[in-house]
Amino acid sequence: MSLKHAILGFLYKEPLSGYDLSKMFDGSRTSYWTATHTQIYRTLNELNESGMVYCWIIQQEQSPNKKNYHLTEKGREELFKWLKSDQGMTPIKDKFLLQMSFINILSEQEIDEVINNRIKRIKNQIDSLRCGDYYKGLKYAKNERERLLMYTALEYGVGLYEFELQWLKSCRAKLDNINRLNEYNSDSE
Amino acid sequence: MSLKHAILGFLYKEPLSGYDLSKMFDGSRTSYWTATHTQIYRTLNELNESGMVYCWIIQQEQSPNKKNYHLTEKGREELFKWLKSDQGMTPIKDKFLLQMSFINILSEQEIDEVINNRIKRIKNQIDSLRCGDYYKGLKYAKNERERLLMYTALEYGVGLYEFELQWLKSCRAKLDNINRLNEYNSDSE
DNA sequence: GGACCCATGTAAATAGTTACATGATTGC
DNA sequence: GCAATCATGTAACTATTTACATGGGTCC
Repeated sequence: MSLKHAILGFLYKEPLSGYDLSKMFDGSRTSYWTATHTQIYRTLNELNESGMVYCWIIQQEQSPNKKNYHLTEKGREELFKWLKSDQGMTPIKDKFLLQMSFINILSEQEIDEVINNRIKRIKNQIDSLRCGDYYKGLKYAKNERERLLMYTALEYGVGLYEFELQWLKSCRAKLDNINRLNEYNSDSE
Repeated sequence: MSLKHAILGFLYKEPLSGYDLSKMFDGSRTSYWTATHTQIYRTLNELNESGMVYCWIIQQEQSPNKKNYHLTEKGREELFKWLKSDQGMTPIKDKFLLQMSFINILSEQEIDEVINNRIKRIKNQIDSLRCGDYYKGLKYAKNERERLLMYTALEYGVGLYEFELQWLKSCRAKLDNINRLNEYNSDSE
């Protein structure tokens, strides 16, 4: 189960609470895994029971008390084992691509609308990744190699969306060509 | 739930059995969604109960009897509604990318091994997509537009893996540079 | 006064995987 | 004889989402 290892990964650098972790996995930070707080609190309990992490409670006055989770030696070993293991290919699962594979049964105008809406969304996504806090974490890198690897991981996200944008644009252009040819043919009849 | 709509999408073109559908979703055909036969048989029952599909049993002598599922008018409407709807952004979930975001804590040699193994895998993936039955379905396209859209959907898969391959190679090259610089510095001390 | 952040959790439903079960046919 | 393909299904488990629940602090 990947969520367990993802949590171990985040806890390696610093102790975190369930609440902290739930922000890591909310999708806005492109951590390449997602989870809700419900799942995180339960998984932390499971990790605790199996001796991978331990926690202590931090008393706070301004906000509710929090549980700070730390890696144990066993957890650290498990993390290293997982990092060296082969993850295989994760199959692509994407609602929009699924939609695109059946889109042919819609009309030209409807297809155009679906594609144009997606282009807008992807552009937004790229913008909000490039600006904002996306590259903020790089400051905390301890050395050149860590900085490079953090940067590379982030660039995968941007690069992927840029690839999809190009793919969408080329798809739209090709459809336009077909539509124009069809119009020309029906005009000359 | 996307699986329901994916099934409706496949049934639009032709009636299929649960067994046929399970082959569509087994990952080898890059349909951008996956499911096991267990899930498909259950979902077909649910679609049947909600009046989206109906089925009749085909008696066969050489092989077991099969249930052929057809779209109802209600199912067809639901499919069209879904095709025009906004699917939002599906968050990226990928075990290897997750691994890469924590890889820094391994040694140079270990990182190199993980990346090289992945490069081999991706190359294999691209080869098996380019050859084989990947583009076989194109023959059954009814017109130019359908052929183009089928081709475009397939090209997304190949393009995505090619992007990952370039990304991995550039990552490896940058790491090599850092390692060589470090060696040079420690030699000259 | 209302919304949002902090911080934890439970209950219930849905989605997805793995293992078990059957039984004939075809190919090596 | 053994594995693979065809074809359907159930049982049990694991993973994930959605809704419910609490309660103080801060900001507008």
